[in-house]
Amino acid sequence: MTFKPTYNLIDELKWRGLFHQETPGIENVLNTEQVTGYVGFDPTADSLHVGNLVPIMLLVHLQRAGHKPIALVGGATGMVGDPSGKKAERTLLDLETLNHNLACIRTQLERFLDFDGPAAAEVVNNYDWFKEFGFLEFIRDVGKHITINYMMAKDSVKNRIESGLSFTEFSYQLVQGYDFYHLNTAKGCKLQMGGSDQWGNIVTGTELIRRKGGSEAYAITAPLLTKADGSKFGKSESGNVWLDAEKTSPYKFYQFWLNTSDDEAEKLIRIFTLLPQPEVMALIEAHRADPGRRELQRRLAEEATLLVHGQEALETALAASNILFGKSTAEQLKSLSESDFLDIFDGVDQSEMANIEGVNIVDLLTDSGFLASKSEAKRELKGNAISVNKTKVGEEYVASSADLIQGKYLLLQKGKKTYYILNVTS
RNA sequence: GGGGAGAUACCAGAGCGGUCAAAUGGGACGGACUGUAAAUCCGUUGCUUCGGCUACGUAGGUUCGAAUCCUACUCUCCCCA
Repeated sequence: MTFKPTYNLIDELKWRGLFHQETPGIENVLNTEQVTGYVGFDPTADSLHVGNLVPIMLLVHLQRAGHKPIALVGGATGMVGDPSGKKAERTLLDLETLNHNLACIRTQLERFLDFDGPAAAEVVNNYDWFKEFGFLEFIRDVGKHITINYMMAKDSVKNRIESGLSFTEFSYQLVQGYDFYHLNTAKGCKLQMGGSDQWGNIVTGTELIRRKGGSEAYAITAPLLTKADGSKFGKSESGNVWLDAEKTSPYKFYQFWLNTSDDEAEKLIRIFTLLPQPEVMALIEAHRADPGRRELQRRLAEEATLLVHGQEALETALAASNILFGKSTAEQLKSLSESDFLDIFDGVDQSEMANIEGVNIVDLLTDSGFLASKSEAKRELKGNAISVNKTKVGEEYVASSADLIQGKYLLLQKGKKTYYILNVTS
């Protein structure tokens, strides 16, 4: 039977800026047969974050090109710890945390792939084939094929020789390499993809497959993303940007993308959306002509939020952004229904207070837990930073129940971007 | 093992007996401008019942008064062996 991919995966990855390195021959294989390829995900937290979206996109493109994607969650590798890019030995996760993380990540991954049809995706856990694998068996069957010299030559190991590296992390590449071998023999998987920091680990896998006599095996890596200033991609002021709506609300997620710089947005829209090339190019051109409209950032934020959180969440995020940053007034705020209000401010920090009638603004800010001390409250008030229900207030402001939205809420704000909701219970 | 240098606010780094809640730079936060940007400019950056209070590695001591002097301890760095 003949196979024809929907499109040339390598070309697609290249123009999107998702291509860093490949092993020779993969392009030809991708164009002539349906390839099963995998990407591994570490269960280091109970949610993936935007940085993990890069390898996810690799799988998505693989599938869209007509190939079979496998997402591997690292139940076994997560117990060992990948030394790549790490300066120091990691602490091991306990089993309970690990299992919890695995389950969460698995659910998240399932959202991005199609599990039906001729290119149906699969999610696997490497713990399944490692749990019965004994140590002696492993060092005889796997360790014998790879030399220490070979393993020591990897950057991930070399960089740690000075500062120290446990045997556990040293052997990580063998464990990951064996994953590839296992998938290769059990599922005919010929391709492993990942960030460029995974190159060494992936190649250990292809080497192992070659020596143990599996079928041919290939690698493709994507460049590691950094911001223009060299800092790590995927962090906002408030920390990691997670894919879990509980940890990073769709609104904050949308805002993360909207706030990207012009240069960055040009890069990111290729990587994190599935918009076709002509449309992307047209958007970039339009944006350069009139950067002030931030059409590019808007579109990027919309597409990324849609991809990760879906239509409904996107609409709420848009509505919230409009209210928060548009020229909305206290009147408009008060006219919101309670459920709209709560939807829009979903994810905004909040606390409860019993009674606010006659409470001075300084006490309000500190007692609510919004600001840490009265000195800070006074400072910010003096700096003209504090608003109540979108209206700037000074130190003389005293709260009254007439200010409450829907008789229950007070919207506190420091600066333009920091909001806090006071839920008045009495 | 011997000798030397040091430990100050988020970070770097001045201060070396009172005028030090501590220069300066960076960061962070706020304001103006703008595109919810960048750059720029301005302000703020321990707590407080606004009387004060607690802070310069830790514990003591000298002094009217200590970040500053003395003692011990802990830690860091450098040189020699």
